[in-house]
Parts: sequence; structure tokens; C-alpha cells
Amino acid sequence: MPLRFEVKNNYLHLLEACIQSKSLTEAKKIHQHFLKNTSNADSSVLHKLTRLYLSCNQVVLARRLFDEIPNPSVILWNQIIRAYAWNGPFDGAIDLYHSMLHLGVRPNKYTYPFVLKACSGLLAIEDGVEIHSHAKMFGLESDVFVCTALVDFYAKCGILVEAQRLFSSMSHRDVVAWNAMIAGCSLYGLCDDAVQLIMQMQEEGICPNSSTIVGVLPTVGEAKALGHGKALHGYCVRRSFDNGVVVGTGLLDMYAKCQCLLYARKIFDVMGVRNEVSWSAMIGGYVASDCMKEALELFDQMILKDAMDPTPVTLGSVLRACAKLTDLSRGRKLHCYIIKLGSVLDILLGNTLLSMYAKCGVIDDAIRFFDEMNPKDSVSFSAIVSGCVQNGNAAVALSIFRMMQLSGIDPDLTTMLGVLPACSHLAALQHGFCSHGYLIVRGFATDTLICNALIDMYSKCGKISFAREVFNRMDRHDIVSWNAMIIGYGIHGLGMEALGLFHDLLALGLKPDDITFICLLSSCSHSGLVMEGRLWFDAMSRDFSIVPRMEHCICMVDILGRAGLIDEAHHFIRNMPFEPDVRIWSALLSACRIHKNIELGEEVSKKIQSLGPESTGNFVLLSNIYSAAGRWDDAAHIRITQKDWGLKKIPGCSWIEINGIVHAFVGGDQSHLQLSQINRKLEELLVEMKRLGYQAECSFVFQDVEEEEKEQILLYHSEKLAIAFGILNLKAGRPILVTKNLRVCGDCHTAIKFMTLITKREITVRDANRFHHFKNGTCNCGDFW
DNA sequence: ATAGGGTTAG
Repeated sequence: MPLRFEVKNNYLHLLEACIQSKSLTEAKKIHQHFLKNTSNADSSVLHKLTRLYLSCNQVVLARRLFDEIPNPSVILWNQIIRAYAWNGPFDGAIDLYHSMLHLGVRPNKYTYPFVLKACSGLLAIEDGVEIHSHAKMFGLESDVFVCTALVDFYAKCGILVEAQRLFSSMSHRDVVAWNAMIAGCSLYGLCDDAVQLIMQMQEEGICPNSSTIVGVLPTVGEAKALGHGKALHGYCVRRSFDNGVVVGTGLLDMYAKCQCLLYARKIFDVMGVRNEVSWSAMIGGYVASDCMKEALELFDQMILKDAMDPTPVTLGSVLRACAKLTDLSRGRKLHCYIIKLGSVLDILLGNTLLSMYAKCGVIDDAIRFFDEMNPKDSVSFSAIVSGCVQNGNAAVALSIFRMMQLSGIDPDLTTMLGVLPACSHLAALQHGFCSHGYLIVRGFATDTLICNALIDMYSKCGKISFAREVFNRMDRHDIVSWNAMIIGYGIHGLGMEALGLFHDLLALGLKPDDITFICLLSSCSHSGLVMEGRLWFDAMSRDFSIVPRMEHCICMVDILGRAGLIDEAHHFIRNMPFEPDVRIWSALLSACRIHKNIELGEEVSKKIQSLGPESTGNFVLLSNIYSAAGRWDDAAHIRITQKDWGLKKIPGCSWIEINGIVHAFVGGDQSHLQLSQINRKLEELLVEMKRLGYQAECSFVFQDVEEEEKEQILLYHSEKLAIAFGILNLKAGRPILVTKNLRVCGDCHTAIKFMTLITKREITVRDANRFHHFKNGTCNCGDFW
């Protein structure tokens, strides 16, 4: 039975009233009643009911009704598309637009702004361009609304040339059109162009409104263009925009990004209305500028005094503060607090939490949290990969990276910034090569940060010439590039090249930083360049106003000590303006070992022990000093003391990469599959080595056993095992690269020289300090390391 | 208007 006219009119009136009052409960009641009392749907009632659901933000219910309407009006099409464009999902709007065309309904000038907004929300460039061509076809391109929407779409998608072209074509441009163009420039970091446009619009008699200002402030902050920022602030004051929360927060954030925290705080303090965003911006500003105390105080104030609910953004900033302070207990408390709050743990915040755990050194907790994260994205993987590397577990980092590849999430630039150092640590050249290839394919290989990591990777994998090649091909170097290249030369014992590069840097008028000098001095020390070291240490503070830190002094003691100038090194330590720490005494102790200075060695060792047990290396060094002098009892005594202190010697471990697989060996290791071949090879080498004059340096063995047995113990040191494995698995004549976690053992250092003669191979060992390039019976470290 | 992961030294 068709709906009677008067009944229908009642419905329509009722529905119109509900649309005004946006009452969902009423809407549902009417809908129910309507369904009960009518058998076939009336189009005008369905139209109104759909609009009612839309006005109550019930997109799903509206859509269900909409799909039942045989011939919806263009207005209704526009309204449902608008609902999708505002609330998402955006592709819903685009799909609807296409079905509209398909059904032969002609879109009008109101349709285009909505569907284009959906396109820019998705950055769906192809869809947008196609829709643009339709608008053109229907003669709507020149309409102010449509054209403004097109400018906005192209600007938001970063196609600024087309945005500019359309913008210029407009005969009448209102403030909205200008804002679209300006916000587009701002979004893509063109701060100067955006500011230029603001001036231009005023010349054309259009007054910037608060949206104009709000649109441009983020890029001003990002560019740290304080001058522009202040001018905009002045404009806001004149027009009384600064009373608004949004403008106020924008200004605050701009000042914070320009490192003017006092201005930012001033604005924050005088703001009449503050919301969560204002608080978050202020707290985030403090964290970014390393003012943790202020950030944490403000956070407490926010939740305790002002009883505001922190948002995920606020919590993220505070967690980053915990990470920077390595304040694990506060971080854990925040994690609990987040769980209690419920439902705010989004993926962004999850990634920040994960990174906080990793940076606070609890990598197991980070991994556990990572495993439970669902979903994970490329940021989660990047955080855990670099977290593992930072915590000294590059092998785990690479295995998680492999998991990532299997999971179908593409590694991005930042992921690779974690993977490359993992390759560096392991000297995993094949992985490094693959990574480089992937970076080229993805178009990341020209990025400065990536190139810096590549320089480091190649030099730590023994390919210093490749590192230099990357350095040469870069279009822009930053100071990190120079530092990485200088220390690359340094660890290969190429001190003159390091110095040469440093001179190039100066010749280009660039400014070295504190780390440059650590790299330079360290390079001098590896190559025994005493004069140059002294010269640049003095020049550092005199000519470059860089105050020497402990790290620089350690390098200096290293330089002097290795060269045998032990008294001068000792004198240097006593004259430092700060208290010496364990590390600098260790550098001196190491010099005492090289130059067999027992008295000073004992004195220094006592100093180290009085500073607390920092590492086992010091005990090893002192006992090496004793045993080298034949003082076995003292050497043994040191080992006992070490045990009493509860310190275990870190086991020596060496590894070698064959066909992309890293094989690791621990001293005396009997577990490898090819064990018997390795043993046979080592025995075979020993015979020949002895024939050439090799004598095992038994002073490196502490057990009280026969000389012959000592020879056997030395023969199964991890570096020798790895080399033997390399000889067995790499073609004759191919060079061998072995990496060791500790300093290479003295006996091994001698033995490897003989091995290069016997096998006619170059053997490279990267130990904890530097590279040793063995060739034709010599090592390029000159036997000082 | 606020917003997650990152390169160099020891």
C-alpha cells in the first residue's frame, strides 16, 4: 500500500525537525515506525532519513539506506560523498563518485571539492588527476570552488607546479584559494615561498585570516625562520588572532622549534585557553631541546594540577624524555600508566615505548614488547633492529631484519640506517653489499645519512677503497661523512690519508667538530704520528674553540704511550683539568704492557682497581705484563683476584663471513661441523710455521702446563680457528677477513704473519681496536696495537 | 596547532 500523502508529510516534517536537532534516538524511532507501517519505500522519505543519519554522523546507517534509494538526487550523492570525505574511509568517497558517473548522474560543482578532499587524504594522485579531467569535461574547472579544491588537492599531493598553474589561472581568488596554495608550500617545506605568497595576497587586497597563519607556522618552525615567525606573531597580535587556542599553540610550537623556549613558554603561560595540544606542544618542545626537567615538571602539572588527560602525543614525548635520560623506572611506570588509561596505546606510541626500552638498555624487554606488538610496521622493525645493534647484538638485529623481509613489510630508509651498522659490527660484507644494492634500487643510496652509514660499513668490512668511493660520489657531505671517512682511514692504519682528508676539510672552509678530533687523534695513534697528534690536540682548543673532553685525552695518552713516551703520557694525565677515569688509566696500562714497564703498570692497575671494577681487560693487561716478564706467580695472582672480584674473562670470539653466512668461533671451540678438517689444517700449518722459524709465545698461556701443551692451547685460539676455516672454504689465493671481539692475541699476531707466507694470501683481522692487514709476513700495524 | 624508528667517536 502506497504511503498516504498526509502521513508522508508528517514524516517529512518530523524528519526535518530531527535533522535540526541531530537526535539519533528520535531518528531510529521514526525509522522503526516507518518500516512497520509501510510496505514500499518512498523516495523523499528515504532521502530525508538518509540526511538525518548523516547529520548524526551515522555514515554506515546512512549508506545502508542510501543503497536502497532507486534514484538518489545529486544533492544526496554529494552529501554522502561528503560524509566519507570528512570521516573516512576516503576510498568510500572515490568509489561513490565512480558509481555516480556509472549510473549516469552528472556531478556538479559541489561534488568535486568533496571527492578531491578524499583524494588528497589518500594522496591518490592518479584518481585525482582523472577526476580533474572529468571536472574539465563538465566545464567546472573554472568554477571558484572547484578550482580551489583542485589547487588544494595538487598542493597537498606535492604537485606544486600544477597547483601553481591552476592558482594563476583563477580570475578571482578568495582567501580560501590563497590558503590552499600557501598551505601546500608550507607542507612541502617551502617556507620562503609561503611567506612570499602571504605578502603577495595582501598586495592584492586579500587579508590573511587565522587559517593562513596556522597553515604557515609549521614550516616556519621547521625552517627555524625566527624572523618570519616574529613577523607573523606581530600580525596575529594586531589582528587579535593570538587569543585563539589554535593560533596560540601554532605560535608556541613555532618558537619551540626555533629553540626559543622562553618565548614559547611565555605564550603558553598567557594563553587564555589551553587544550591537550597546547600542553603536548610545550612538553614536546622541551624534550626536543633536551630540557627534560622542565618537560617532566610540566607533564606532572598537566595531569595533577590541571587534571588534563594526556594524549598519545603527550605520552610519546614524555617517553622520549625517559629514553634520553635512560630513566628506565620512570619509563616502566609510564607504561603501566598507559595500560591503566586503556585504549591509547596506538602503534606510534607502541613504537616509542619499544624504543624507550631499547635505549634504556633492556633489549630483552624491548624484544618481548616487539613480539607482542600487533600490528607492527616498518618503524617498529627499524626501532628493534637499531635497538639490538645499539645493545651490541648485531646478529639478532640481522635475524629480525630477515623476519621483516618475510613479513612483507618493506624496509625503508631508516630501517637500513639500522641494518648497515649491524653489517659494520659483524664485518658482514655480503650483507653490506646486498643492503647497498637494495638502497640503490629504492633510490635511497644518495641520501647523506645512508652514505655515512655506507662509508662506515665498507671501512669496517675492510673495504676502505669502497668507502672512499661512496664518499667521493656523495653530492652533499656533512661533518659525519668526514668523520666516518677519517676514522675509516684511522682503523686501517692509514694515518697520513686521515690527516690528508682532514686538511681537505679545512681547505674547504668547513668546521671540524669535537668528534672530528677524536677521529683524527685516534688515527694518529694507530699510525704512531706523535708530532701531528700533539699539534692538533693543541690546535683544537686554540684555533677551533673545542674544549678537550676525556675522549680526546684518552687518544692523546694512547698516542704518547704507544710511542714509548710513557712518562709524558703519565704527566699528561696528572695535568688534566678533570679527574682521570678508568678508561684513560687503561690506555696507560696498555702502553705499559707494550713497553714492558712493570712498576708503572702495577701502580696504574691499583688506581684502576680503586676506581671500581669496570672491565676485565685491565686484569688481563696486568697479568700479561707479569707473564711477559716471567713473573708467573704474580700473573696467576692477578687471575685469582679477578675471580675473587667475580669477574669472568670475556671469551675471545672470532668470526668470518662465507657466502653470506657468518661463522663464529670461540677459543678452544670443538663444536663446528668441519672441526676435524680445521684441526688438521692447523696442525699442518704449525709444522710449516715452525720450519720458517715460528715459536709459540707461551707467555700468553697462564695454565701451568708443559710448553708443548701451551703451543696446542695457542693453536686453537678463536682467530686461528676462523682463519683455518677461511683457508678451507675460500679459493686459493683469495684474501681472508676475520673479525674478533677483543684485541688480537700476541701469539696469533705473529703466527698470522707466517700464515700469509705459507698460504700466499692476504689475511686481514679486525680486532676491537683496528684492522691488521697481514701480507708477505708483515702486519701494517707495525706491531703496536 | 602537538606526533613514532636513524648515520660518525670510545
